[in-house]
Amino acid sequence: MDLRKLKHALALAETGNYARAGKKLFITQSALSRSIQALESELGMMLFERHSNGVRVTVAGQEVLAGARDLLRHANSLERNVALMRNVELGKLQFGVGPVPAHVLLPRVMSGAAREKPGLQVSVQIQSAAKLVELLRSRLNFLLPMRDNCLTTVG
Amino acid sequence: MDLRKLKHALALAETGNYARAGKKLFITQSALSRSIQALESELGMMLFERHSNGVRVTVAGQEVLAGARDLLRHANSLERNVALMRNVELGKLQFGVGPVPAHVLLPRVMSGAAREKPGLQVSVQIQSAAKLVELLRSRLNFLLPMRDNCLTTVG
DNA sequence: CTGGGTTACGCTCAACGTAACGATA
DNA sequence: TATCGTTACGTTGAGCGTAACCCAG
Repeated sequence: MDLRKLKHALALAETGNYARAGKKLFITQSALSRSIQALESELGMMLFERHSNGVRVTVAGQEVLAGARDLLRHANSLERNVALMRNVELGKLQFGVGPVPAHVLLPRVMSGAAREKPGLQVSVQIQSAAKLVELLRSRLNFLLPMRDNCLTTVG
Repeated sequence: MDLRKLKHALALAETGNYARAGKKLFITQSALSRSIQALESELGMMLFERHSNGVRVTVAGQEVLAGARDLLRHANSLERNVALMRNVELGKLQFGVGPVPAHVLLPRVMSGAAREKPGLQVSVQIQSAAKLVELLRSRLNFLLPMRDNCLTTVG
């Protein structure tokens, strides 16, 4: 059961017509026909009644397609979250910094971040160098530059 | 973004090792490696840190994989519902019947259904033949046999 | 003849297995 | 050397387009 075939079925249900649904999906009516057949075969049930003037969703199909709509919404939401995380507009940014640079840099950095990236959760670990290298392995995105080791791993 | 690749990533996250994850997925470690690379490329972010003794999920990867887990749960739920509907153990069964056979047959039919298929929602339309044929087009699974037309469409 | 769904045929590319490779302990 | 992950190479099958086909109005 893959998402593409479910999208195909939803488009067909919306239009009630293979040719129009195919247009929306940027595939031919023929390819869509086989895709729907494959889905129905895989699920072991007919989702559409074929008539001379188009198709109609079956009773069972209505239930399945309702679930498919939910699932695709869920998938789209995940994709959007990934896109947002990629742009560091959303998500959790966790980094570490030593005591001295923290005192100098943090006020500017944090206020700037809060202004420009309101969707970003920022959390800072102020620790010794040894502790920070340890933390970097497990839950930090990067370290601000410190005296002896200058790590800049972007997460 | 297809469900197969997400399953692959989750298996890898669980085992922390390509070979073991591949075993669980019934593919080779090589195929899994390329699948993960393709997913990371598609999402535009690294999900795993590669080390000499295996892999670890990145900070971003933890967020993505949490969403993937939800999504796959949702997909499995949909598949289970389809399987149940196929066996008429769950779902809504809607059928119509004329007044006379209703009086004779319904008591036996309904009590039998309630006993053997407790997960099944049954609803009956008792109507004239003309009304029932009309309803059959829109929301009934089948009609019980009537005087002149004997329709037995299983939904 | 037109507008709808299906079937036949051939192509392409994503996914795979095998095997060679590179790196690290 | 043993155990990781990656890369090279060839094969297979799902998915597609084109075109022929079938049926109803």
